[in-house]
Amino acid sequence: MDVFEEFEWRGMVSEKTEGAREALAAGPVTAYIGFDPTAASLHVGSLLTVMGLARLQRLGHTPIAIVGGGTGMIGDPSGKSQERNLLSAGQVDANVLGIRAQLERFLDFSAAPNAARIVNNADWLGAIDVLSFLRDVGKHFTVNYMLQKDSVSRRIESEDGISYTEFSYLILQSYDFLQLFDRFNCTFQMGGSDQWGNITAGTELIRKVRGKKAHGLVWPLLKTSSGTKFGKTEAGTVWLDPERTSPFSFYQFWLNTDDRDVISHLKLFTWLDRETIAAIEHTVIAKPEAREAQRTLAREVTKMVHGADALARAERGSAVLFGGPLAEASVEDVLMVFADVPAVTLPRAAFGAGIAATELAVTAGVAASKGEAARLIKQGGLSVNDRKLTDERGLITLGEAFGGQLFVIRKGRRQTHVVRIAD
RNA sequence: GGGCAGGUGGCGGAGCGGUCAAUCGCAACAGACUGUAAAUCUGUCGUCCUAGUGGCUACGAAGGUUCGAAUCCUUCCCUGCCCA
Repeated sequence: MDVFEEFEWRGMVSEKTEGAREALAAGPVTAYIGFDPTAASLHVGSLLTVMGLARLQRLGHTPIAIVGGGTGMIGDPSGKSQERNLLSAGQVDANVLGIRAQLERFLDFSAAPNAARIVNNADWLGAIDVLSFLRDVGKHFTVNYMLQKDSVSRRIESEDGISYTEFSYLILQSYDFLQLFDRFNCTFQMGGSDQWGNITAGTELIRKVRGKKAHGLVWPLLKTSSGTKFGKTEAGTVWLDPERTSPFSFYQFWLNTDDRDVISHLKLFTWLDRETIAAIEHTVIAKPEAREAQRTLAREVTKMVHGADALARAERGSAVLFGGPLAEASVEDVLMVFADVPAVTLPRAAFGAGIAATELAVTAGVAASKGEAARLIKQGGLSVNDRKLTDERGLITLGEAFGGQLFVIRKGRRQTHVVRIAD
């Protein structure tokens, strides 16, 4: 199966340049995608992008990941409604390192003919001087052309406007493409659909200054069926870094996928083939409550990102915390998963003659403030060791600790935190 | 540089001297219903406590007027539009 066909059935083609399919079919190409170093970790949204490169490599092409140390200093206006705060050079450098480390888990950097490569565009953007840039690159873009780009025009129409800095982003990214073309014969660029304008500007530049044809392909931006942003939970962004988002929470995120999205997510985020996914699709229709598809999705992605061991622990934690009434689990079970689930340890002294339920909820991390905790209790949304709390001013005593050493605090149905008492 | 219009809670957007912790919509959270799903309905949605006609913080920033300011005045910062 060629790359294009693969991308197409997975739902990763929203727009493409004329002849992109043929160019990919004609033989191995070198393709690139850029990563924005706005944080030191990638998140589940960028996972799609990572998968794009990884799939490409598996099918014989050569992937290049650009970590935008140079462009990250500027800020891409695409898909952004507001001007962004600039990151300091130090922050960008640190973020580039973090992202680089993560990418190394998904791409093969030693595969014989088509080893992946990571480059930092600060290497050339940091070296070029303003006059050369304006003469050699800027000259090829009319402002008229730039104004027509969606990312630019939307911002110009908005109340916030756009700074010259972000306006220039388009040219910088085009220059990246040209550099990669010159250095590595890179003729293909991919990305989310918000990158379309930046990508076509790059192919234009290559055509103008090198007289060569380069191509691009973009996939649709991910939105959930319920219309919310993909990749967010109550706790915020779902990161790939286990320090920021635990494998348990990561697993839970995927497990909670909407029925309507789960098949498309299986196609986008896993390596499962057509037949397997088709079979899973039947289970969604026949037995949606079994959530076979969600389970498979969570399992596959967690394993890919965090490894088999972390997956096993996440599943074990899920089984203990969501498997049924607490009474059916043992203290040993909970202690065993303690390190893997959202949990805190409190000294025995902190309880005294009893600790306020609201305070315990805040300490455990289930509520952001005591006010919120009180609200939750009032609404019947908080329970300790399966006992639903009813008094927002009530106390929790050591006497009711599970097995004398644990409190399992639930908020709603999807969130469970563990508090362990330490001597 | 000049003129005009703006800057309000995660976002959008009311309010234009007291009754404003701030209408409303979206997002979010909880309850009911369920399948750790969706939809729907209901409730909540700055924060602290000794829980009250309570305290503190908050309507771009800093000052001022006033018994009292998101609302008025001054200066500053930022944005858009028009003129130069």
